[in-house]
Amino acid sequence: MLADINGTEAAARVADVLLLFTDGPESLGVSAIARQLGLSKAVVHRILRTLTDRGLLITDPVSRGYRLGPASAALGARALRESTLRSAAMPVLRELQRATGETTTISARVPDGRVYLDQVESAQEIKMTVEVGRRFPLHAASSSTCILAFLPPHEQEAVLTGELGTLTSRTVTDVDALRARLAEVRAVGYAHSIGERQSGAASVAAPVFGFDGTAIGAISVCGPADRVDDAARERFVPLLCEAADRISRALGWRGGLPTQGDQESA
Amino acid sequence: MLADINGTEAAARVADVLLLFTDGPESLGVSAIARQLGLSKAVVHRILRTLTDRGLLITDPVSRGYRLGPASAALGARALRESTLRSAAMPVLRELQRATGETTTISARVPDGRVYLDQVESAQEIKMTVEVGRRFPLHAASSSTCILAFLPPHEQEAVLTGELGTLTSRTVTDVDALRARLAEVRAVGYAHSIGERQSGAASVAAPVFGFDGTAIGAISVCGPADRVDDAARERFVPLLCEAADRISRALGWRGGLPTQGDQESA
DNA sequence: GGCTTCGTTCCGGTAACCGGAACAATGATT
DNA sequence: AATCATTGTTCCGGTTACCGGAACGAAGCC
Repeated sequence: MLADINGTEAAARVADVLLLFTDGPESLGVSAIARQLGLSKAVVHRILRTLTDRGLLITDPVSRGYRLGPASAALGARALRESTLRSAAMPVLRELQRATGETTTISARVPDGRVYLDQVESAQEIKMTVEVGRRFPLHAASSSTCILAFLPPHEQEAVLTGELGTLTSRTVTDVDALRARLAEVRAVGYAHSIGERQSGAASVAAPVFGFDGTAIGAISVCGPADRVDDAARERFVPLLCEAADRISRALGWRGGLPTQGDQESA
Repeated sequence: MLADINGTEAAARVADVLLLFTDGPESLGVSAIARQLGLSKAVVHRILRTLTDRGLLITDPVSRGYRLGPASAALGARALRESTLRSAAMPVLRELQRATGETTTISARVPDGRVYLDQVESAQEIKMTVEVGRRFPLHAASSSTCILAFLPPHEQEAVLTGELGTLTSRTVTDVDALRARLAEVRAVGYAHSIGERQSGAASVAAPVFGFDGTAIGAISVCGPADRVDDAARERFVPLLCEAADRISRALGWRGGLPTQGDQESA
């Protein structure tokens, strides 16, 4: 009935089942998945069987549930290796880590959120690390707001009118406050946050643009809140913005305006 | 007709399309995929659209095809982080690399082959590196034969009676020769090869067993053939076998026989 | 030991999907 | 430059493969 709107429903279900494993716990059971996706247990069961057969999932004997399998790892290893965003960012992030002394991260926009693609960990004994590969919403934390601020208007609205869940006590859940904040991020070109996603953590982030000028991700410098204070952030911002700019340009971004006159028409 | 034998065909198609990206080139088009999987272009097109919508694939403007997307990277990052095989192997591989001076690798068995999950690169200037995340057949190279040799009989037969493609001029494609070789691998507990998968490369590998005693992967020490010669291999083998053994035990393997009396019944 | 919840299987009705064909657009070939 | 081949995409009707409610045995919880 609401069929071919974008591909096929059957395929969408399969994708959704798989992607559930990037959000939640390591191990999921048939019933839990069926509940979350609003599907019958029978359907979910069949899909899980197929994915297990192909090695994308494995059955976990101890938790009696399903987990990501070797084929998923293979797929992702390949995707990570070929990710132009990650490859362009990593050398820059290493420099940025050395210059700031704090952990640096690269996030990519995905449908309904963003994920950390990788990080360069601080060498200090007390440091912050992030969960690579887990999906986070776009309305909280610096990397997220950075991406959100530079999204095309309709995508931005979709997020703003959606549910603004609370991650910590400092998460901004008021739509108007969030709008004001996004305007500010757009004005200054970077975002900062303290303990919005994770208590005790602070970070500054700047957006990374694809060749067509859309925000495809963000890089951040992050660490314990008592070390990453106002003074530290002030020091980080120029380094951060320059780094983000270099990555964007490495991805073909020309600076600000939508690409045109790109083709060799002369 | 040949329906629910193992899950659903629709889901299988989706998985197959995705997995095609772990074997072949970075970018694939609708027609190429349809040809390889024996599907109509329309079907493939719909699946690709859905997967793109979910971020698992992205359309590549330059190659005018589809590539793995950020959601795949996220999925894989998570899978890699949670891979008990990889986590158990990496510290041991680092030691093994230091002890041997050559690149060490960890492979996992997947349906229809194996993939490199990760590697610890040699510090030497001339070194060998492998393609992490790409699927390779089970009948050639040391890591592959290692896994194959310790597979349950019926799975082994499935591979032996399947197509034994040629990767290099030194690939063993004769079934009887291969059988003899597998017997030898089982006898000594490790495998070695010279230039079977990649010309100029040599390696020794040992199997890793899961908690139930089945071969779930293999580790290897590999390098340029002129450096990894008979003498070097002789030096590597004991280190290699001990390392593999430690990894297997970390995964719950008790040694040789199928687990029984595992439960705390006393 | 009763109760719930789990994963799994069965089966028929149906609607969602498949595939052939047609389309426009791109790039190769002569 | 014109043709040809191949690509990605869309359309639409027939039918097949799938969906889902229900029932099953098993496992854990109280």
